[in-house]
Parts: sequence; C-alpha cells; structure tokens
Amino acid sequence: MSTAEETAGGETSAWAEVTPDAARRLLIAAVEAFAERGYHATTTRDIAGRAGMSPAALYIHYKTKEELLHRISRIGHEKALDILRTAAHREGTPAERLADAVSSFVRWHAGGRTTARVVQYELDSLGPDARAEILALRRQCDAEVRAIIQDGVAAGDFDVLDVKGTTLAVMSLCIDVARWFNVDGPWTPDEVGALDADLVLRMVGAK
Amino acid sequence: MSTAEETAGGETSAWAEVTPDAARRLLIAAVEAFAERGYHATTTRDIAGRAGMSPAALYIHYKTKEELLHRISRIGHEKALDILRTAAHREGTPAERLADAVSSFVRWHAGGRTTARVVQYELDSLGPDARAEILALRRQCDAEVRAIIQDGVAAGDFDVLDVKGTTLAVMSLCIDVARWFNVDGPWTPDEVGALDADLVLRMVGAK
DNA sequence: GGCCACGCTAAGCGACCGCTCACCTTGGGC
DNA sequence: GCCCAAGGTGAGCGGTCGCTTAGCGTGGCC
Repeated sequence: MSTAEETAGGETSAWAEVTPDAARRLLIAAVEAFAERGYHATTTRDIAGRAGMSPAALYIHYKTKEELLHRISRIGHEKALDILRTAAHREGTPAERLADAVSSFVRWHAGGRTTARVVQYELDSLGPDARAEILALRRQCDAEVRAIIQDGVAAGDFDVLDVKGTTLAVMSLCIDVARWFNVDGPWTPDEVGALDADLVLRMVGAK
Repeated sequence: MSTAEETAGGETSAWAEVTPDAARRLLIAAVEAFAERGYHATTTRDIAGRAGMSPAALYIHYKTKEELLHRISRIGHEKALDILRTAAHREGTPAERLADAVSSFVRWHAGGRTTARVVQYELDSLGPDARAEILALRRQCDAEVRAIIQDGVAAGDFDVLDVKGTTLAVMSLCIDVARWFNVDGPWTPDEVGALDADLVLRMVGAK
C-alpha cells in the first residue's frame, strides 16, 4: 500500500521505542487500562498486575502514574502527526492528499482505538505543563490538515466557506471514531476510513 | 425563533424538573464538577461543597454518587432526543429539517458544553443497567437523524452512499463539538451550528 | 568465588475516598 | 405549646489509593 497507512502501524508495535522491556510492558498495560476504565478509575496496582508485576515495580520505571499518561500521550500524538504529515506531503492533488490523510487517520482511530481513546480523551488528566506540550502537538495536527484544505482552495479544487471551521469539522469526524467504533460492529477500519474520506471530499466541495 | 432551538434551553433552566431545590442545586454542582474533572476525579465532598452543603447532605437526596450521574445522563439524553425529534417532525423539506436538527443539536453541545460533555463522555462510568438504559436513548437519537436522511434519499433530494454510516458521521460532527468548543474561542454557538449544518448538507449531497 | 549493581517484591505509610450514623434544627398541625 | 417529620450537620468507619522503603535474588566482572 502506497498511502500513509503504513505508518498507522499495529496496536503494540507502536511502542517499540520504549525500553527496557519491562517499561514497555507496563506502558502497554497502562494504555489498555486507561482506555477501558479511564485514567482516574485506573489504579497503579491494576497496571502493574496486567504487566505481571508487583505494584512497586511501576515506580522503578516511572516516577508517577501521570508520567505514564504523559509518555503515552506524547508518543500517540507524534504518531498521529506522523500519519497526517506523510499524507499531507505526498505527491498528488489536494483531493488525493486529503482523502489519504482522512482515511489513514480514521484507520488509526478505528484500528488502534485503545490507544486513540487515551490520546484523544484523557488529555485533561495531565498537569498544566504536560498538557500544554501535548496541545502544541495537537495544533500541529490541525495545521497539517488545514494546509491541505488551503492548497485545495488556492488551486480552485475546493469550495470552502470557512477553512478553519471546516478543518475542525474534518478533525471531529476522524477523532470521534475513537468514541463509537466497535471492533465487533458492522465495519472494518478500512471501510470507515473510505466512507469518511468520501464524506470529507464532499464537505470541501471537491470537484 | 421557529426552529428547534427553543428547546435547546439555557444551561441551568434545563434542570427545573428536579425537585426539591436542594436536590437540584446538588445536581447542577455535580454537572459542573463532572464536566471539569470527570466523574471519577470528582469527589462527593466537592459536589456538596459547590452546592454549599456538608458532604453528608448529598446522601439525603441521592443514594450514591452514581445515581447523580445516572439522573444527569437521562435528563440530558432526553433533552437531546427532544431537540432532534422537534427538528425531525417539523414541516419542511428533508434538507430544511436536517439543517435544523444539526444546527440545534450543535448549538446545544456548544452552548451547554458543560452538560453535553458529561452526557456524551461519562457514559462508561455508569453501571451496566443504567448504561443500557442510556444507550437505548442514544439509539433513538441516531434513529431520528437517520429518518431525516432516509426521507431525503427517498424523495431524491439527497445523494448518499451509506445511510447508516453517514448518520454516524453527522452525529460525530455534532457530538465532537462538546470536546473542542471553547466559550472564549472565535465562534458563537450559533455560528458553529450554521457552519456544521452547511457541511452536513454537503455530506448528504443535498440538491 | 566474592561482590556489587540492578530489578524486583512484601509490607506498609499517610491521605483521602464513598458512605453512614447519631444528633441537631426548624416549621407546620393540632 | 408540644410534637414529629423532613432536612441538615460533624464525626468518623472501613477500604483503597498513590507511592515509599527495606530487603531479597541474580547475573556479570574481576
């Protein structure tokens, strides 16, 4: 596949950068627990237990429970930004790049729903500093999508009333997938990605 | 105003049905606290404090903290359903009804962002029974929107590939407003409602 | 083989959680 | 004026939380 999807990656392979092994296992356990129950409802004992370790082992690799969420959020947002950047900077018309960006981004939210849920909805549980850092990454994501739409308008390929507002709506469509998508439901991530890409092209009035 | 917006109501007037007065004050305090910090990060002491009462007073009017979330969720979803029903059953073309439904629903999510946040994102904190009850209301909301789109397709006014998927996308656009909307931001709820209504008409290929 | 650094555990600390209970105040009926 | 129901409070219970500390096992280096 020559789209940006290859960077969407699998559910667990995305954490290869986290070392040593015990730290990665704890991080993956935390992602699962946060996605299922939410950050505040998850206990450090639960995380350690899922990783097959005692509660105290967590604090050898992470200073606090919040540091776990921070690391997860940063890695997740960097992945999201990577997906959008790859699509935005590839060859092709604005319509092709926008469709690639949306379908890849939606696929990531649907397929890696566990991670995406934590990344998109647990931001408010971070402290002010970490939160500000993550928000900066999020603004960069918006900017990538806005740039594609801007290009399409400049080239006369798109018909858009409000570029900023339409960008936000496109992001809404992608992000909200993490809220409702169900792996046991009637759609595959690919199908939702294709459908939403079509809908977004309609939203921007692509010729 | 002859749209469905009149049923969108104010932020606090929506809880007039809750009596006695102390129970309503506690409920409004809980809505604010849940919206700011999330259900699990909110303490019963915080809720009672916001309502100007001692921690024990909460348990005179509500059996548990979860009952508060349950009541909030049910009233909120009933309000959402009411807004969508009003728009779906009014006079007019499918396009007019869909635009009314989306703009009213978006206005409710933007203006009553505090309530909408709790209603849309704290569902998982409910127990299985309460959660099932709320999910039924949510399916009814989807059904109202789907019916409008179905009407438009049947009348030949809309051009839609996948009615069910498009319905979900429309709901995503509306609901996600509660995640990003900021009262200090550049838009009023009315403006976002109008923009999203336009985008939705494009999504369904309205003539 | 002695030794130490490292990764981990068992036990537990202080704080705070949801919730309860014994008691207090107050306003209306007779 | 007395009484009781309704609605409130202060204190606190049992439990669990995030996190710490003292000590244990083990693999690599000389």
